[in-house]
Amino acid sequence: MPQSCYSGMWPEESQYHTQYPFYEWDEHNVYSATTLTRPMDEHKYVPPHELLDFDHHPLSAIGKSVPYASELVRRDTSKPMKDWEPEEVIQWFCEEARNSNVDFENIQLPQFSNVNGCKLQNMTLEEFTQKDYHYGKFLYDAVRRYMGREAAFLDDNLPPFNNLRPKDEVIYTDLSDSLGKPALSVIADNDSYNDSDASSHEPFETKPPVIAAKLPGPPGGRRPVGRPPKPTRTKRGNKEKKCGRLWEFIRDLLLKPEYCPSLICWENHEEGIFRFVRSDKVAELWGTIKENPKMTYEKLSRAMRYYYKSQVLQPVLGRRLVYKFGPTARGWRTNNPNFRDSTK
DNA sequence: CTCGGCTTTCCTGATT
DNA sequence: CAATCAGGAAAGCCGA
Repeated sequence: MPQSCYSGMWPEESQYHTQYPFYEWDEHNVYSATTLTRPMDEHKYVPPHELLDFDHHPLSAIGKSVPYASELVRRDTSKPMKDWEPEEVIQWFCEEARNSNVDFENIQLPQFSNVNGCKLQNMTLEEFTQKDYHYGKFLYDAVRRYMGREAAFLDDNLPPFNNLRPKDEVIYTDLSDSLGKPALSVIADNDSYNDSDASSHEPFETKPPVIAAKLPGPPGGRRPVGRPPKPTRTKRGNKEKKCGRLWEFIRDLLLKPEYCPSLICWENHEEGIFRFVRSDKVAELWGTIKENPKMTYEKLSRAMRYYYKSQVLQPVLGRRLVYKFGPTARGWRTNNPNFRDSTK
């Protein structure tokens, strides 16, 4: 399931259920708050600065006052679109608008006040443009894209790791040279799923277990610092082909709807800020590519931090799991298929 | 073979 | 408390 880019925390006082204002359209077509009690897993609280710009909240756009920070509610991103309530549709519109650099204040949000997810999915392009002449097409396309991603992607219905080709077959291309073409397409693309070629690779899980070399260790009992030799050392003559660098792998994950935004997502595509959604899974993927089952996020993140020096990445202070592409990183500022409308 | 770039591994300490 | 972040240190891998 596609997930939001936002992580949120419940207020400290939340126990198992919480009460908070829930925004609904009433019979007078007024978007107002009613207090509902919901299990805490259903909706997640998120501070407004992570949800939407406080000064540019959708409620402001339709002449409503923006609720107090702690009252804002995060859209439940695991919910199928067909089950969305109208306010979730509105919120999602705003997220889509922001991701595409469209000012949602220009979108005719009130026109969609009674449109729930089910209705949204059944609306034709004409119906969209009737409601919003300028942005109807944009919204229609966004809905189609989302539906496509939903259909193609159920959580943990990720391309199985054993379908990831060993690193000698992963060839990264420079995206700046191949406009908008996801470099990771060699991974998990249709042709690598079902063909006989894919089966010719030893599934990752069935490889013989790596037996960790028991290192002698120093007198103190501590293991020596440094990288232990690979148990299965490659012969000099049998060189492995080049595999992409870590940041390129990360960049390419961000371009694949199979992984973005479920495993990693853009926080701000314009600025190149992204966040690990499932850091463990990303590390696992990286480990698969590097044929290193011991890869962890801890180790991956160390490598990420080394990029600060070379300006491939820049630190985002105070944000966990958040990084930003630096001036040396290339290819991320592309026509991202996850966010860009082809008509744009 | 050497060297440098890029990790990988481990660790300590701080922060969330 | 568990995760995560920040870096230092050291070693492996690999291409030039």
